Amino acid sequence: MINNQFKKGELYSFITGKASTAIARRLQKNFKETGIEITIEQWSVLYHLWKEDGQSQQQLCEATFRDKPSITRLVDNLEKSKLVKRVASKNDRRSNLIFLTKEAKALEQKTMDVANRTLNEALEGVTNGQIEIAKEVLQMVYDNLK
Amino acid sequence: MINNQFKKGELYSFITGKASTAIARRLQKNFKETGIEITIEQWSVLYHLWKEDGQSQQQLCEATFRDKPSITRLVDNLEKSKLVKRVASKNDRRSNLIFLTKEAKALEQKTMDVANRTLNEALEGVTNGQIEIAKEVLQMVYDNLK
DNA sequence: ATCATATAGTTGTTTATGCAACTATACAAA
DNA sequence: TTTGTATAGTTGCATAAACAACTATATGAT
Repeated sequence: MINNQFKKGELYSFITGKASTAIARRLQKNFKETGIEITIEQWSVLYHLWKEDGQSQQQLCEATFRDKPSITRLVDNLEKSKLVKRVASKNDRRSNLIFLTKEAKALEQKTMDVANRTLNEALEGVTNGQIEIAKEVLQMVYDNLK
Repeated sequence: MINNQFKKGELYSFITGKASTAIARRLQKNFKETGIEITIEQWSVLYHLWKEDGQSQQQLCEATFRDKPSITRLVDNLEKSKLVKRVASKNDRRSNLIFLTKEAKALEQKTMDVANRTLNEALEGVTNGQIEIAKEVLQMVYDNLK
């Protein structure tokens, strides 16, 4: 019986992810107020493309922890918004490489500023030591289940 | 500049809630394998009704951290599945009180067992001290943003 | 009693997720 | 080469979330 003193009332918030839901809503609100017209899901894809442009959809699946249909449709919508382009891979004709447009590149700094600000709002009053431990726990949970 | 040593690479997981996504997926999978035919969102509503039956939709909004349209449709689907009934309130005719059916009452213990098992899978190798701190941090984040 | 406002719930629209089924291409073994 | 299998991506369907606009009822001020 692992962690058997973990009480039910506490269980609920862990499972339902109220904290990350709250962060996501606030980030979306802050994007909107800053005039940034993307969803946080689209932002999470752009985030990985800013780190490395020209990734395949499969790579984006792994990076964003989403399945293939989700990425297909996020890329569809990002393409409609002129933020990315699909380019067929020359090595492997099954594969699309996704490239940022100029418009998307211009968004990077602005959105990262908003994201950092949002995180500061979220973590106000939390010590760095606490954050480190919370981060470790979330990583362990992810590793246990992924 | 609060928490200014909080690095970008770490930011991403916090915002995207990969850990709670992983827990939610695993719980859904465990429900399915146990023959429990509800979504985790429906379960989160039932969870609060098991604690107190006959709550209004508005109360369920606050309890589950969802907006009114989300609860309207979750209750719609729970009603279709014969798990709850809407009953018009006698005191306030604007308000619906939501009551569990026998079928839903029979689900409580089985789903709570699966949820506890899922949480044990998620938290394997995490100490109770770490869990306590993570829980505090998530609560503070929620309180900062809600 | 009347009127303004607040509250409870519903509906429509867009975006996203999860799952299964599908197409097309690559690759490896015979 | 052929054949079987794995991989990359798409499509269809059901469920859910976010937001705005809406209806109906309640409440408080005059």
